[in-house]
Amino acid sequence: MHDLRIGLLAKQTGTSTPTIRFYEEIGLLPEACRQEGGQRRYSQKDVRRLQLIRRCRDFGFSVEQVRQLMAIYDSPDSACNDAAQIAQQHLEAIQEKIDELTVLRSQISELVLRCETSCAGGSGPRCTVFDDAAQLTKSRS
Amino acid sequence: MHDLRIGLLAKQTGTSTPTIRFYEEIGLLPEACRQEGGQRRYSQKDVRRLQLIRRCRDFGFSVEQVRQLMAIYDSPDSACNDAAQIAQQHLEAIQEKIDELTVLRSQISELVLRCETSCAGGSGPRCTVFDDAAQLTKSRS
DNA sequence: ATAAAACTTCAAGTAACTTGAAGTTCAAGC
DNA sequence: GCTTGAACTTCAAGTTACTTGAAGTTTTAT
Repeated sequence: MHDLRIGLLAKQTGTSTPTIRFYEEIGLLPEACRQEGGQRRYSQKDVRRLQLIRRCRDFGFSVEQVRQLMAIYDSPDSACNDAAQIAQQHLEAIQEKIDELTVLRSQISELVLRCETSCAGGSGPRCTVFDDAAQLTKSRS
Repeated sequence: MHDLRIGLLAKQTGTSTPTIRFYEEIGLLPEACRQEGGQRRYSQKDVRRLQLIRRCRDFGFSVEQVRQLMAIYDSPDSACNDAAQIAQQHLEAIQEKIDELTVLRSQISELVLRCETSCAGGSGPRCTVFDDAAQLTKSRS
């Protein structure tokens, strides 16, 4: 049952071994059971759990959010709605981030464009790109 | 000329005073000149420079990139092309991030949707959302 | 003169790990 | 049974870009 050593768990989940120990330390993973010599040994259940954690992290959930999600995961009467709500919140944060980056993209590309046309290849007397940059969006979120 | 104290510089640039000292420490801002009592005093030039730094940070440039940008800004023959190149690189990184987040968005929203339809409001016997999550995208960049 | 606001430095905290050092245990080969 | 080397162990410090806190000093206002 508990026959995987940490390196194998790492490989199967795409996680580094220090990260696994770190997750144990901060309580995302339960304390691993140890072999005589003190080495950690894992089961398939641990693989599943860590995979899930990784997936959530890939989704951009913070460790704190993952902690909440895992608490729900562990609860006997799996409260699906709570999980969905956390995910929904996160979804909104992602949308905001996308919007932000989209604005950014157009601003920076404009900057690059302006630089290319006004300074036109050579290192002219004075590049205006910085002054332009300083002007853009005072919007501070 | 050098008549602004740190708090005022902070206000005029939307930066906290610890951050200003931090920027000085890591060399983004030159060492401020001091008044008799040892307090920092700033000029309009510093306001401009810090504004520019802030703008770049808002744009998502890392401190290291800003450092490069400022070096260009400070160089006598302002090499516009170098700046444009750094900006261009950053632009590509932003696009990648947007793409990533867009995929993420659709995946998570699908998850939420599935949860809402399959578990339908009540805290059913077993929420499948976690299993679903574990299945999604093995893509690890 | 005194009180409060603004400043000073230095150290530690934050997120989410990664990297390094120095030592231990395990599996395999001879 | 012994040795080697890979994989493991713990603990500490590094990373990024700041923020927060403590404890003391200077400036400004009344």
